[in-house]
Amino acid sequence: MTLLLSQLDLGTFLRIFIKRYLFKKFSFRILALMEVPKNAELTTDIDRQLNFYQKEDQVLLAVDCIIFGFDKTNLKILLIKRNFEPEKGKWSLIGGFLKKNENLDQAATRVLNALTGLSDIYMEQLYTYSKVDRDPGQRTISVSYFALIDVDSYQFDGIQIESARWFDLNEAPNLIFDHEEMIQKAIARLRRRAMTMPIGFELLPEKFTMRQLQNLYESILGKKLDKRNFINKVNSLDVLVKLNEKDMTVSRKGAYLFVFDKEKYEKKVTEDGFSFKL
Amino acid sequence: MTLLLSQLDLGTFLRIFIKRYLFKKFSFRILALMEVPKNAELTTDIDRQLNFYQKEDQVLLAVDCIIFGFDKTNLKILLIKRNFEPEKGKWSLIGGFLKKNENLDQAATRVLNALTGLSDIYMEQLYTYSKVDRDPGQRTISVSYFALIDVDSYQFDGIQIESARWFDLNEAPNLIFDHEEMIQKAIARLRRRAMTMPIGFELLPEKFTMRQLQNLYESILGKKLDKRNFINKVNSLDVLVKLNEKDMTVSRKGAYLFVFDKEKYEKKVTEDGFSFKL
DNA sequence: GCAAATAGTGTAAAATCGACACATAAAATT
DNA sequence: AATTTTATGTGTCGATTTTACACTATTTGC
Repeated sequence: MTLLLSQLDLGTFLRIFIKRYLFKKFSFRILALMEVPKNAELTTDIDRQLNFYQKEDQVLLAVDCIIFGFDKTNLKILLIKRNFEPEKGKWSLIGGFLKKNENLDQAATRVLNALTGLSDIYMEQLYTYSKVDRDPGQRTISVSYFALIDVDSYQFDGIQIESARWFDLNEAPNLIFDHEEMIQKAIARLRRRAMTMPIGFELLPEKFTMRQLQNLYESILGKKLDKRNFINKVNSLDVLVKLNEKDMTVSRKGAYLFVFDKEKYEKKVTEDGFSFKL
Repeated sequence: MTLLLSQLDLGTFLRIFIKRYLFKKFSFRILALMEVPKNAELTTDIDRQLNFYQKEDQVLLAVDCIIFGFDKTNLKILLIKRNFEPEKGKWSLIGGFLKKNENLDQAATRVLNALTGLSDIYMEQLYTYSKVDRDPGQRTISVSYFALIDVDSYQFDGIQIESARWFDLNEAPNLIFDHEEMIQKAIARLRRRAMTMPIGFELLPEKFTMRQLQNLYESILGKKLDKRNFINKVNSLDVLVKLNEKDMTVSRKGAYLFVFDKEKYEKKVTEDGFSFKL
């Protein structure tokens, strides 16, 4: 136990000690404070150099993840029942707060991993929501991310959270805050991306049938597609490999399985300026 | 001068006193500190009730505006020379900090207005930048916005800032922080938007010639377009009105002026599901 | 009145899109 | 063993959209 004595003003104090507080095993308890006029001279020049923006407001920064999944038939979204205030017990997107020593992508990855156990997931930043009263708890700005996972690749053991559930897009419950708005924007982005980038494969198992791929696109776009036109188009892109293997679970005849050839795709992009368009 | 005595740990202390520090006339000087193990119990319940997310880190939130302009020939970007630390004297985007009582759109509008005097400007949120060390001054997260204005509609009186300047896109100076990355992303967004939304007109004066419109699109896309194909396409959209008035400043023959019929456009969108595509 | 400079105009070939129907393979049933 | 069932797999043609391309018209300055 150490006793420190200081004449620094609060701003300076924070800047100097906050890192120790965050990264070391010890924190500090304040034993004595002196209130002084705020416009009093800063005591040190070091102060100026350490902190330029001292008079600005700070806010909490959250990340919220819109997690899309595909169960070989329908596009789904993963929601949780909040087990903390405010709005405890209501359905919500999976979220968390940005920490000092990470960037937003890392925060989103961490939050998703903490709640699903999954890593190496496709994620993309979407939009930042900042309505003054969006969170009744405290002024919070939230950055939304969307994530794509194959529902079947991860079995819910209920280990991570007992209150998480997949919902069909149109039967999702009412959500807290502005989370429904976030989902709408995420769907729009997903639609655009699916047409111009090979991200659909993130939602499918490694091996998939043409029918599954078409179902996926129909779910994403919310409309039926013509089977032959779809297959012709996909084939013309020339980034799938047809396996000598059939999925016999759905039809008597069986359907050939395909895999997405990511290396071939990337080679085409860099060498031929190829761009994925469906 | 008041003397306070407290047993709060640092986290609690911050939450309770930071508002006074920020909003009132007084600040505090710390006279004595005690270092204690970090996992020590919180002292008050009041604490919990005051703030749901009390253990979370707060950050500064900035907005940075990528302001595009068009001088009837070239696409330009507005930059300022910073007159404050850090990086004083270097070129930078126009930016500022989010305040407690406004949302991000309002902050962006305020910042742009403060520095150019312009209001009613097309703005759109782009992306949020959060690298831990992006701003050496302090942990700052920045939300970028892009704005579109007609260079000629606003004469720089040098009133607002003497150090602001329009730069051609490819002759912009080195910028601070991650501002160049922001600009690259903004250009990409502008290209996409220009092809699918009638935002190009924000960059032109109310009356413009076909050639100016084509020059604008060529600047945005960074490539030459075929004159006849361009005009045919624009005409097929049927949202411009040809005036009985010519711009005689460029050619001997003179070129007819056009205006964008916003009402017609919006009517087509809502009534016929029309979508602008160039 | 002639030179200069930019405006303005149409067509044909190529590529892409969208609609559309039937034979096939294998399992399940009889 | 024959039949029924069910989803798979495959190609063409017309419509639409995109691209390439060249000459005349108008007015001012000389």
